[in-house]
Amino acid sequence: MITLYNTLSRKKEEFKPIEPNAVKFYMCGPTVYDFFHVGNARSFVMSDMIRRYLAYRGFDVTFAMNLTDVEDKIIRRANEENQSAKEIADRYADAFFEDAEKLKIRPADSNPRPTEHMDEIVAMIERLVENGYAYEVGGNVFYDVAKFEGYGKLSGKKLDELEAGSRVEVNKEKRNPLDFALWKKAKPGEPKWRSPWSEGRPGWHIECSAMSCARLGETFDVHAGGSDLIFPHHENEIAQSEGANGKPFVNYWLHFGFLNIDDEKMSKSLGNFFTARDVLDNYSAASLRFFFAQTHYRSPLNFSSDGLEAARAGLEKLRVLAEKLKRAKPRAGKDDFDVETHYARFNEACDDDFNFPKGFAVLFDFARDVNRRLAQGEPSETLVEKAGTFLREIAEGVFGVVDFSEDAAADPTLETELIEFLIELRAEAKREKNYALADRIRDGLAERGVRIEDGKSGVTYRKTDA
RNA sequence: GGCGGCGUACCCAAGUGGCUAAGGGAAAGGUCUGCAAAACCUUCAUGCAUCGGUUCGAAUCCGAUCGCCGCCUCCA
Repeated sequence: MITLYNTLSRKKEEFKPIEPNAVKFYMCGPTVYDFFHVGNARSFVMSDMIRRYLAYRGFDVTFAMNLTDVEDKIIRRANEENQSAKEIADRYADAFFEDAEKLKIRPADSNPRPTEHMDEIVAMIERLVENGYAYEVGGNVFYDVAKFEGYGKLSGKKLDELEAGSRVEVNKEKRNPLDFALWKKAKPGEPKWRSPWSEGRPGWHIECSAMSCARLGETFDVHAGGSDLIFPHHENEIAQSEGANGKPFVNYWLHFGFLNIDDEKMSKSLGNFFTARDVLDNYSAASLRFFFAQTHYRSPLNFSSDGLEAARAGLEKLRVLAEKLKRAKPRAGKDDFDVETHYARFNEACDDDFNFPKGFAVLFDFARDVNRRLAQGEPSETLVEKAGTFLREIAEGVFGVVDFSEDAAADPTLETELIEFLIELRAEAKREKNYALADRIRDGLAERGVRIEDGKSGVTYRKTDA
């Protein structure tokens, strides 16, 4: 049984998707006006791991992640750089896919964009107007929050308290300061689309309601995003979708904790951020993913080079084990290796609200178990096969921190041939007790990112990870 | 002001009523090695911010205190 913490109920619930073996999963993606930062990356990676875990547990997951390509920040950026909004959006959408691929985030089943769903967006606003949840003023359309009974149910806020606490907003068109824009009339030079009210563009919140509905249905299973989206974004999505469709919107809401720097939230507005691509220049995707997964997805996580360094070092154990298993020359036969217990412990850990830190603990216990057996001599065929499958399914398949398919030995290139040649030379030097030369070869390769290791059954090498 | 969360070893971090408080990093000793590296073995919190309380039993529940953070405004 999988349980997960549902922001809507504020407690762990048993996970029961609408269709027993299928999960419809929507993740709030980026607004494409800049490169995304490592804080964004944390959410994207964690949603990726959750999606992978659900698939590993046998669910047929349909994963949709929007790219917001119409928004004020894009327009502002376009004006700053003297480009069209479309050019900006296209450029950073491309950058998003590049970075996501580098982070080993599996491509979504769909990446809907508002510019491609204008008809659905306009239609949903029309339904909200018809149903009495929205009103038009001078070409703008606003959601009338007072009309929606459940407003505040996700964020735990009460309408009157919100009003009391809200900053004074200078917009006389709104009936209530908390009303939010569904449709914005275009100012001269702004991108615009046709609608019954004016030529303009959708407000930020409506796209997720319209597009999730288009891709996953009026009611779907999981909706995820960063904690800062709980209010107002997700609260507003509920008001829109349920106001328009008259049905429950989402059954389970998942929210990711923030990535902090010096215990403060990393954010663009605070300026204390690193872009994911900059971090990926110095650390591998695997290190970053492990760094993220070591902390529960709902907890805050402090970003630091020490932490990344520790993650990098810790991952070595798994990567080395993967190499050993790949190159093992097993003897025929069986042994008493009990991989089932490892699976059971792993599943039990992660079924509990995606407790990946605990899942990793199981993975390291597994690694110790296997390493201990490998150290005893020739491993059996069953050990190599079962352990390899486990590592491939968990470390590569669920977590994406080990690359099993990457096999340098199977694809000789000039580079690997040269490395192997140098290893031969070193072996020769060692036989002649010319250790100075042997060490020089080893050190020279190490400087270039290739580490040589003398094992019992011969010399192995591997490329050191960032 | 309203609402929510957090404080576990040198660092990161799981554990939310009951075996000896996971796991990773760092550190120390050992096996192996020409020397290393990796791997393996061993050591590393009588204690979980502080003080009270409930209980046969609490890091875990309750109360108070101290410290930190987030949302309420664009933000993953």
